[in-house]
Amino acid sequence: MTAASAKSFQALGDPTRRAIFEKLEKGPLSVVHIAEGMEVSRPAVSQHLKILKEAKLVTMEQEGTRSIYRINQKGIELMLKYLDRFWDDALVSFKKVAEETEKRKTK
Amino acid sequence: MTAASAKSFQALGDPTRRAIFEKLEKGPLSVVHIAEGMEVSRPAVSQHLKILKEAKLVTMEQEGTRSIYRINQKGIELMLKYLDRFWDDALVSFKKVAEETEKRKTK
DNA sequence: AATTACGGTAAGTGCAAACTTACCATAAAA
DNA sequence: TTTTATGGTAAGTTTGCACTTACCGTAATT
Repeated sequence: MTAASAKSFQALGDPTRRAIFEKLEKGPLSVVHIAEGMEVSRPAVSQHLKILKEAKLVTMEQEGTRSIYRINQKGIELMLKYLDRFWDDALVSFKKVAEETEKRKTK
Repeated sequence: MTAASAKSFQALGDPTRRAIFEKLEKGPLSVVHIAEGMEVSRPAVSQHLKILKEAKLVTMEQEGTRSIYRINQKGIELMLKYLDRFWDDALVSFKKVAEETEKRKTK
């Protein structure tokens, strides 16, 4: 497989990294701001951010001494495309109809 | 954040589980068939299947002594919905335009 | 009834990876 | 220029988890 999305899935597989990722949903943040209120240390956050960056889930830009991180659409796109391969609209609607039929039977 | 999708991301974060998941893309398979050609033992595959099932990424149905596994759309749906929160069409098209503009400049 | 195929689980092992503390470099403030 | 804020990285520890072997139960063959 060796898909480009592998790193993204591995990255979001960790709960702490998902928490960081979700913190960036509202907008860009510096490292100290991200670490603020989290239950892990600031260096741990730095290490996670490195992994998220390599997974194309965040980008970083320097502003003086501050490192501003924001969500990167690229990684999300990779994951969406991967999942789309397994997504079958027809099957879902078929299952829904089947479930409804089952409900009517048991009533 | 305790989202329903947490287990799904954790499950697909592992490369071996992604390999199993991808094997089921073409259709339902028994455990021995899934394990066939993989570099891990059959019990390992069983353990992974349990996790994938709890993550709503596969379903199982018994056929005699055989356990037939197939892809479950539910888990995929959970992940797609989660990622959609971070997906910003406007931002992507804006970035594309910006990149194109940049290209023209450097030409 | 004996054998074979299938697969779930228990118990134990080993390693990757998520942490910590300590340290250093850089840029902004004082 | 001294101090403070910021954050990356090195080194070491610990712990979770992916794996193995061993075992057992059940259903289909023979």
